[in-house]
Amino acid sequence: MSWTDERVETLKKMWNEGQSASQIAKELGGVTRNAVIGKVHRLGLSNRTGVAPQPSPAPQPSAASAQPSAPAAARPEPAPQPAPEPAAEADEAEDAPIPMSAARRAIIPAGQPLPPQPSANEISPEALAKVSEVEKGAKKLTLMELTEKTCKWPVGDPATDNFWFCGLPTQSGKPYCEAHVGVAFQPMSSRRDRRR
DNA sequence: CCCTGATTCGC
DNA sequence: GCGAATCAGG
Repeated sequence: MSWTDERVETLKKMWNEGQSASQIAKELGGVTRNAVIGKVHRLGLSNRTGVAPQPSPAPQPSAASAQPSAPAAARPEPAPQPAPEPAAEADEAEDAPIPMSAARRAIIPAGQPLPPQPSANEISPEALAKVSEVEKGAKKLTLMELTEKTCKWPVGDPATDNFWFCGLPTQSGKPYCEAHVGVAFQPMSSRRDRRR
């Protein structure tokens, strides 16, 4: 495969969207993430943000052999990550409205204990916010489309057709994506003093 | 171990 | 120009 105009276009688009090289490679097909990264560099868009500050004239001594053991220094300011922070502002108090809408109240088919929905009590508001945001950009996979590398967090009501799995890339061996891991594995707190 | 991007260098 | 191999983090 070669870098046709379209493919480069897709590459640029996805790269600027913040997609990872491997994802882009997967999307394009026929290339590895290395190829993507290599192309990205050749295109000069290694930095995903606007424009590269540039020109610190960094005279590179090209030593023929021998190992460069002196990292000269002067890195052009890296990574201002485009992190649109919806930032929850002055939100009053106590309710932690999980964007689950009317979902829960319906029957939850007690089929198999799928990933536990948090009872949304005292999960960190940040995590919740993150989750709701993530869900907007979720891949909305079906059950069969899940892999070991896709977030298996269920969203919506399984009893309706408005149900799907997050599907975003998991961070490691975890079943969920970063955001959902945050609410899935509650460190345990809050529930420890249940009176009985 | 999984992943990320960065660099090098033979092709 | 291309990208596999490698490097350097998380």
